[in-house]
Amino acid sequence: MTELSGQTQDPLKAGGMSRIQEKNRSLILDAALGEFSKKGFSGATVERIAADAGMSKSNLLYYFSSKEAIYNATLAHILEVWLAPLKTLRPEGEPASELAAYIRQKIEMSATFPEASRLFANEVMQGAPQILPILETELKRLVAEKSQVIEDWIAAGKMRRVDPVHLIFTIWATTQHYADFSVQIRALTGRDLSDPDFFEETVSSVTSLILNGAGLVWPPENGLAE
Amino acid sequence: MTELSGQTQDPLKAGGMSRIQEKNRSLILDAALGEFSKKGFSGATVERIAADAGMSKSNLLYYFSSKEAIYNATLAHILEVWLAPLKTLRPEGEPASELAAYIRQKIEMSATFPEASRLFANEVMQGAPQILPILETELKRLVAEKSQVIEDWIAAGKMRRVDPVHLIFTIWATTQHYADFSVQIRALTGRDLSDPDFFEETVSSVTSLILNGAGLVWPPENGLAE
DNA sequence: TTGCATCTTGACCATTTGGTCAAATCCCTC
DNA sequence: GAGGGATTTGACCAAATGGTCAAGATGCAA
Repeated sequence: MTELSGQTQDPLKAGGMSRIQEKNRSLILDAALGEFSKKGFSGATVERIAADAGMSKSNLLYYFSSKEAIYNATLAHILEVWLAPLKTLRPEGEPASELAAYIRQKIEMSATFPEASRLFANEVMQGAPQILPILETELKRLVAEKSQVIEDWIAAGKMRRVDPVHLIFTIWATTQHYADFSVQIRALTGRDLSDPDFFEETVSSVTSLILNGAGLVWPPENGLAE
Repeated sequence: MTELSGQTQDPLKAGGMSRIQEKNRSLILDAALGEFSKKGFSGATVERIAADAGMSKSNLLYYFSSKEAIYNATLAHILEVWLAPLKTLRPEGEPASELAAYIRQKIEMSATFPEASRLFANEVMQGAPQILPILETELKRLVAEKSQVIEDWIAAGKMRRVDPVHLIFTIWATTQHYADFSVQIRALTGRDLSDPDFFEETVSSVTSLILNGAGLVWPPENGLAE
């Protein structure tokens, strides 16, 4: 296992790709996400990924030079999407609506891409062998930036004094929990985020807990104030 | 992989065990926890567990009949400890202090047994192949019982109306997050729960967010009331 | 000390699995 | 439609790994 941050693992990813290449790489990445998220890196087999993608193992290895390369590509493929919601926190917005929107987005991600969440969780739990450099640079920068936004809201008296980093961790933890532990949640409640009612119930419960926890008014009063 | 709920995987676990058996089984379980939590079921190797436990692979397989048996024993060994804190929620207590104590206990567990947390998370994320029956019976019963406790507090006007199950999920998610994602947390903050200051900071942040989120007064006012 | 059960191990085996390679086959350009 | 590169695959290989087994070492009771 080596790094993934820098250039592309396998060449010709970005630039010129024949239709067939494009299609096959995409099929492989989809299959790989399923496999890796279900079995973890070690538990996944190249053979099964290839079968899921509808091709021979040899052919898969024509597109990606090794199992690790597939894994890294899958991770990279997800990562941006997975971290995107945090970027949408707007300093000009009101904390309540901004945080509520962020939480909803995160839960939507958990509902729509639970495999991505599990893959990410798996990677981090194993010590983040591939993405540690990214966590330490890009993500750290992003968290610092958004912490400052929250800090400013606090300084402006718009919300209770809470540690911004722990607030972010709490949001990550709760929202991702519904994807990562969906089996447990289904065992306990009989439902999960794929059920629209349960989805809304979850958004509502988590949002109200965290926003009220941060000293914000939620749900917003009838609205016509100010 | 078969079930684990019922009897002991390997015989002679409970009753008569020679000193040497007792010692070796314990060494094995310790080593297994380390390995399984670090690499997952598939990634762990019997050879390495044996080495960590200071014995030959053959000898390990004299004590546990298979890799799966070690895994199940490890899981069983942890499970009770891991779920114990929830049992301590006392209906007679005040919601604020009861929940605060529960949260602290859970974070203490995350600090003291992070491997257990990760092993559990791993198992559940892979679909809980071994412990699903336990989740569906024992844990479900326990959660229902404690949800009722919270429900009663709400009915008694002692706390805001929140969905008890989601409240429990939120507590699990946040507290376990600090163990399962400790690498990410270290990457972002430079610290983790093994740092006493960070530990207290975490307890304080999480408790205050969740308790205030539940409409409770936290930290408690000077105290001498009522 | 002796005899027996417990304990321990190295040698060995079958299977799984990541990866290579040379031989096809497909697809596109000229 | 011929030539050549891109694509695809089965055969094959070496390493890793879970598990077996027979033989030897060790501990313990009488």
